[in-house]
Amino acid sequence: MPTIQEVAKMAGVSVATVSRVLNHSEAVSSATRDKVQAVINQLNYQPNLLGRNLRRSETRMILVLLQNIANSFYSKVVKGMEDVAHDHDYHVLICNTNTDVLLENVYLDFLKNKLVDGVIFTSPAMDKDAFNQLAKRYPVVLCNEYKPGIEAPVITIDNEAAGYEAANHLIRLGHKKIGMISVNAVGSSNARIQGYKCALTEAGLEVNEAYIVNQTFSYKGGMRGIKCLFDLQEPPTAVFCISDIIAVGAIKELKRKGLSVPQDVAVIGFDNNSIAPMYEPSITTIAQPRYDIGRKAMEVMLQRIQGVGDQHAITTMEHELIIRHSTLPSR
Amino acid sequence: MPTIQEVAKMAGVSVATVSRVLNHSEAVSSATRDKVQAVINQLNYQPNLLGRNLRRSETRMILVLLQNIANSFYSKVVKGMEDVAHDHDYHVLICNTNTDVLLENVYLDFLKNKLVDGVIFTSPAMDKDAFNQLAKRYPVVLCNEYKPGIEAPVITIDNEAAGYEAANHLIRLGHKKIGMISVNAVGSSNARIQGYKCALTEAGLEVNEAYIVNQTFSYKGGMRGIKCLFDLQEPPTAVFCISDIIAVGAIKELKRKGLSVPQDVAVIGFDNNSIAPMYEPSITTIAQPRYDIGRKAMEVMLQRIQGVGDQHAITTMEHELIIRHSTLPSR
DNA sequence: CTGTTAGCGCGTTCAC
DNA sequence: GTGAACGCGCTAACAG
Repeated sequence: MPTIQEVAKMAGVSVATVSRVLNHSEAVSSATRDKVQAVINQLNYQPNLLGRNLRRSETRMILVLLQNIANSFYSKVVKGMEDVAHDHDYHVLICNTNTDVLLENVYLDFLKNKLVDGVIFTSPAMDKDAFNQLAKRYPVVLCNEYKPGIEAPVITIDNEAAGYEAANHLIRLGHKKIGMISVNAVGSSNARIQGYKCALTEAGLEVNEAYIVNQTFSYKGGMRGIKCLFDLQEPPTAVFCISDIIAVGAIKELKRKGLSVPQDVAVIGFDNNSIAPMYEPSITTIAQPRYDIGRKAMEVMLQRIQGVGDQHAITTMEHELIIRHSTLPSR
Repeated sequence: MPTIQEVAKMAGVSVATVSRVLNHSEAVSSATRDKVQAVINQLNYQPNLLGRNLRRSETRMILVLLQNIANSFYSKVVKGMEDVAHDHDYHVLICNTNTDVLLENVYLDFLKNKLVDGVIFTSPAMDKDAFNQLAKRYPVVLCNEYKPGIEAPVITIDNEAAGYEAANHLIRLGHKKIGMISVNAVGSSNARIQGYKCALTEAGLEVNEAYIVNQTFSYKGGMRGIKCLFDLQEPPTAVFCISDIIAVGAIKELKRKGLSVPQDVAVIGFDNNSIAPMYEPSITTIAQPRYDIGRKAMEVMLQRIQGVGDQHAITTMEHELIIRHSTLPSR
């Protein structure tokens, strides 16, 4: 493991000159540059970035906190982040929080201890106040999840409009009894419920709170949601699920009950997860511009680090209704 | 951002004493410890780990390289790694390589530049020689993927036995024409094909190379695989897919052709992906002990870092056949 | 039990 | 265009 000292000695120059070559400084003659570079190649020298990072007090590393890497939704979001980061000589690190506040705090220590230059949250486990406290002192961006009162840059879609659009799609198909399977823990769920209620009201349909059931963010949550809804005296003829995974569980359970989708019950999901077109039937859903969300989040983060731009801006990205077979008109 | 100097000054002690308190050294009187701790709390001091890491020349960070975080298979593997790492005061970082050699090399620089203490590969993009070269100089472990000639610790299941078991399951169900959809790029595929051939031969069935088609590791790969197999004069009555995702594509395409699963064609997948029980029909598959694979990989890594244990050992984990509805006997 | 000293490997003035 | 000297923040060896 050669050090910069050894390179300098072997090249017959000072460490400063080696450093200049390493950092592509203009102020070095091409002759010495070649000489130094030759030694670097010969020794297969790799600069120790711990030294550099300490000296510069920056790491050019951005940490992305995911609740669970298995959530394929974030795959393309992260890709967008990476592409922007790499364009600016930054790197992306990913860590799992498992929705565990303790674990989240462990990773936040990376930020506080200067091991990373910024953190992009997807779904903070900590409460709003703690989050704001953190955002005040460190570069922090919230990606794709929004709670009112957040004082940090936020990238999100208009969840209320998206919820409205989803419900409206079902209404236009002629449905009058429309259920909803939501998740309390998801910050955007309230906005989506709001949009759903708005669409119903606007169409002259009454909002039945019993039609809105809260479940876990999972396949099984979808199954249980259907069980709840179909225990009602008048079950819905259409169901808006807050995620495609939940929609899958819902459809599975409907089939188990001998009901067919979309003929007996229409189902719409959310996110345009990769499973949505694959499932049988393929699932109507709201697509989020995942890659662009990731790009934007990283752009905002890099601005945040440089201290430019509005530090509390909410960036709203466009969503899109994608109609597939789980909501085809029944006639 | 207070430094250790300021803490020392304000507490009226030397930086060494502060360092001792920070590192829970016994050799500190409880009086001064309390005094120092009070200042630390008051200043909300967070040690700069860049300094510590440089000094100790270790980071206690392990980098896990994934081709794609969307592959939910690795979610539990990573969980296993994390649990072991945390027990030993190590941390896990995840990076995406997108099967890109260039990107992989960028992340390997983290290792060469001392930013992480070790790297666990899941599926190296580089060739075998480059991998061995790397493994010779740095702590490297290969998790869940194996190529012959690898000179590094490897954690894997017995893919040949698993392939044998999958094929044998179909044979016992009475199938005689058994197709296979494989993926060239997956290192373990050859072993699985070997097991498949072995089972057929043992059952007195002839191995028909046209029944083994190579596809991409994806849903669409499964669809295309079925198209290939059913272009044959005598299509198979059962198909062994090298992954559950491929099995999903296969089933989808079979249904499109008006064939029903498992009545007309039986399908078996691999990995016990979360989609396997969710799909319609639920998918028979080979389960790998993902969590334990992750744990073991990290244990081996930590040994590797300490220079103990066999540095070229292959650890074989147990797999399990899980029978679901995609291969139920047709009668 | 505590302080002094000396680096870890590197980047950066400031001379020359 | 190049080198000497200093310090980033921290830990470890040695005194006392």
